[in-house]
Amino acid sequence: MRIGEIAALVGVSTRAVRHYHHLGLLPEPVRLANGYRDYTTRDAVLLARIRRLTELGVGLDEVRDVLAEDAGRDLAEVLEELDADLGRQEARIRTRRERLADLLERARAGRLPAEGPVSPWVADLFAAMAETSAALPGPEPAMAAVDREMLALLDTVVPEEEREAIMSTVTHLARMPGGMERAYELYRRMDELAGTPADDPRVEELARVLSDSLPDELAVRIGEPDAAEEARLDGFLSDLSPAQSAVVRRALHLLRERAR
Amino acid sequence: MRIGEIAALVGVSTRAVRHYHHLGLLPEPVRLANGYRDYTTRDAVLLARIRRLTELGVGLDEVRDVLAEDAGRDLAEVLEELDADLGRQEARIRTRRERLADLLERARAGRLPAEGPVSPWVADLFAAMAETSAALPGPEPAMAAVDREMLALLDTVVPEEEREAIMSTVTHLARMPGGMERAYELYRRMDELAGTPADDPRVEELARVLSDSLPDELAVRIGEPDAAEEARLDGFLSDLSPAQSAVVRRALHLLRERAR
DNA sequence: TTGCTCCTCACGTCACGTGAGGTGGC
DNA sequence: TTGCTCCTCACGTCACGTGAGGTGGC
Repeated sequence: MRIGEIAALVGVSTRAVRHYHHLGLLPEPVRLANGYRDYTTRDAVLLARIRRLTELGVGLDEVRDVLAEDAGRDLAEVLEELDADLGRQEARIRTRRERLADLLERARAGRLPAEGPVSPWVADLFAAMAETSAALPGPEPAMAAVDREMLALLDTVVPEEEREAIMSTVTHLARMPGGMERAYELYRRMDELAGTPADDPRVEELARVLSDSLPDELAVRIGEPDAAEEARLDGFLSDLSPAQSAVVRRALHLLRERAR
Repeated sequence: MRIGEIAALVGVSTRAVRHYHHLGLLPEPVRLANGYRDYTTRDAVLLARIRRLTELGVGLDEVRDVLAEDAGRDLAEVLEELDADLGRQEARIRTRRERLADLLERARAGRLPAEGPVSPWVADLFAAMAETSAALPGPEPAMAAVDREMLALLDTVVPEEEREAIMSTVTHLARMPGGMERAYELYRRMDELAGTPADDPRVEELARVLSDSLPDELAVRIGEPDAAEEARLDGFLSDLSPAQSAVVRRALHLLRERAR
């Protein structure tokens, strides 16, 4: 048999057959006068065995171990391991598909956030923001989009254990009667500080409104910042105007006072 | 922020961050005096978005498309395609695990055939052979192992549609009362022809016994062989002694006569 | 000096797919 | 001559992991 025949017979590509030669899984057969490989039925039997193994998902290294047989790893052991591995893969795929199902449902409702895929909590929050914004006159305040970006970042950054606690706090806040409207009023007033210096007289009052609107739980969560957190806060605030960043700093200060 | 900080913050490796720079997904930030990259919060927001997408299984090429946004592929489209792809992957894994479950059960019962994983029908057949052989005195005839190899090869070679028909024929044969014992008697008598020439007087009788033991369905299935099949038969028979291969040829001839 | 973080190449992973460039028998 | 099969390199796939060899601030 030539390579095309044995490959077609067993149902693999000729390239695969050559690959198995290269790895030493299948011995090189004798050559015809023209250099063509000449296979026997024994080769087909072996090649078929290799195919049955690879079809199950056994890697070629393990195929080699199983074929060698005499030493260490036997087939049962390899299959056991493989099944465990496929189990993990299946679980991962299922988790992804659950997340995808949620996102696809939102996409079909035309409510996929521009910030990309986020957790269901945050996606709900963004949807509520979109509704509120649509009901208000004029374009959406720039601060609203900035806030969404920070929430999306938080959503990714906060470790699994803490995420739900933080997000449920934020969500609860957003669902309070008039909560969203107050938030948008705050965004609007922050926007007014876009070009102003840090000593703008409106800073103090806005900081008070902001800190008052945040719940006690959040006040408790905020400890004294370490150097790295301080640097990150600086980085974040550098996107804002002097007056805007003054509002945030002052509000954080008031929050910490409340926590005592 | 330096690269180690942004990577830890967002939860990816520093190598991944550099990789995203290389692919142009994440812009290269400015450098500090010592050549270190200096990241902003905006970079973290983008990097977090990339991470959320890749965690879903979106490829980096699609991430680029989604981030570009203006043109062609939007997120919903990509997610839809991804879900379909994951669905196919999940189905494939499930099929594999079903096969694995069958094999693992056999392995735990100590009945994994040495020929490697085979279909349930063939595995049952091999198990029946093992039982019969164990009940008979002396070592197993060499012909039995040769026959198993050919059955395993057939199992892989025959296309899905025909496989079940053929295998159920063979299985039915094996389950007839005394069928296995007759098969082993045949193997034993074939072994006796190991070193003998084609004109051995026992050839004719054995060929008759062999062809008589095969069912009519099989006789009908066997047509006139084409050149390729003839060549493969030659290849297979070259493993046997002259007398043994004469038995097989003669039995095939008798089978074809019966089919008319 | 030691330890940590950063830098830039560049090879390795896994099971082949896919040309590239050439030969041999109908 | 054309078409088919075969031959041997050798690069590409995918998302980084992993050294290698070197620098800069504590």
